[in-house]
Amino acid sequence: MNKPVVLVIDDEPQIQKLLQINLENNGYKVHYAMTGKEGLLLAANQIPDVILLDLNLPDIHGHQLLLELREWYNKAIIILSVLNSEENIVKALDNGATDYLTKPFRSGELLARIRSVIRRNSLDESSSVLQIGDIEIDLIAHVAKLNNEVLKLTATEYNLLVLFAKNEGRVLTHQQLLKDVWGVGNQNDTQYLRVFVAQLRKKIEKDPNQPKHIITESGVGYRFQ
Amino acid sequence: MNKPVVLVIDDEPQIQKLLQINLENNGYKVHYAMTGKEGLLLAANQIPDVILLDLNLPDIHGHQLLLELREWYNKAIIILSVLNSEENIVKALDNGATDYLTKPFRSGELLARIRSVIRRNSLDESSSVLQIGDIEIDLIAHVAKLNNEVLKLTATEYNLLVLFAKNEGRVLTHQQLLKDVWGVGNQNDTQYLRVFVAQLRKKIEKDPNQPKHIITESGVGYRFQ
DNA sequence: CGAAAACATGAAAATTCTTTCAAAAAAGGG
DNA sequence: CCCTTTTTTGAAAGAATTTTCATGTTTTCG
Repeated sequence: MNKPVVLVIDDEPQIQKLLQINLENNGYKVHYAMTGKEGLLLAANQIPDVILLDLNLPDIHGHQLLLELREWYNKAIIILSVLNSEENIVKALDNGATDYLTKPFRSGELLARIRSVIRRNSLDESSSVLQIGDIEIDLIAHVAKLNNEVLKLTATEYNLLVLFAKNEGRVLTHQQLLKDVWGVGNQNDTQYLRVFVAQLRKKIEKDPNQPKHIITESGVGYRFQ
Repeated sequence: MNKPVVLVIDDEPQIQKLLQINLENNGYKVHYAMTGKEGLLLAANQIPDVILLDLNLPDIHGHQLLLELREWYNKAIIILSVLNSEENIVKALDNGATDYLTKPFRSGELLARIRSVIRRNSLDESSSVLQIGDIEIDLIAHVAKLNNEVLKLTATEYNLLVLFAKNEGRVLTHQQLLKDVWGVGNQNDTQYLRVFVAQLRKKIEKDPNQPKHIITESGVGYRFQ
């Protein structure tokens, strides 16, 4: 079994040292970048399993770097930041961050988060079947079932359902949903979402007027359960 | 385990005596300053865990000292102030004071406040899950629970609750709350706050008439615990 | 104690957000 | 190329949320 590869993009020497000790002692292969530019390069070269990204970099702003990384990099990105405002967290999540940790953090917690995202990552690939209540999605076969009956879904409906299923119990903002299903550039067309959520509800909810699966979070987004 | 260090900046001898007896008997290491100048110096030298600051000093005004301290000192500052200076207290809190007590105060209350701010200081802020008593907020999932049941909150209610939870035990002024939840520009509409506090109480308090979580500090703001 | 200020709260009004329907445009298959 | 399916767009109805208002209660302070 190969060591998981972690890329640290952070210019604070103390943090680098702290992470080095902790990560290398726990069986990770670690690469370090001091700047955003360097980080992008290393990410492209090494394709790490997890990227730890500080929002406060000398050259590029972290949010910007996050966007650029997400154009092609689809594994875990954990944000490290001194800022713990709601606004920053939401923005980071909207831009595709996997998790968010506020500095200062306990290293035990960071290790736990890294294990968690790596597990989730390999889960996505190995176990190809998601099961949420009476809904079952076979990602390999590309088939969704409700109570063992195959659902007839269009491509977009299917993508949306998979995204919901992968994020059970968590609120997904309009932005996140639009970006993941329709791609960057369609992030302001909340209307798409509304139409397709309505269609999905018609197909998976017993009573589409009293949805049990896709819950509306007014002004924010939707939550799947 | 080291004794927590407290710095008292107050020129009233009675207060000094009272604090000395109470604090030293409760396992604190205490330093005393009679003037603002002396206080700044000691603070820089000792880096205390808590500073108790009287607003009424012989040389510098307490507000000025508070601002100067806050340029570099990020631990707890508790204001001690004579009765009847509510305006001053609000100003102090807005300027970064952690808490305040009006003189005369019961020493038991002071000790409780000190314990509270020290606990919060050493608290791990990195977690994306806030746990306060029977309330749990997952910032990543954007979900708040009361006794493990998901709370149905509007966006504004959620934001307000998160702000409260992040400042457990501490008084937040109307200004601070309004600015954080409604943004700059709405800082004079205390009425919003009252309406939403009432709504939150309905959802999280067992008996909204006897709130245990959101405590009103008349003329100042609210305290969450 | 009593007046004034601050607070609590239910409910109406205004606004914003969501759902739904339907038609037009685009894509895909034979 | 035409027909079918899917996606996009627009508009109106409906629902939820936020704001405003009115009224009663509590707190503060001389």
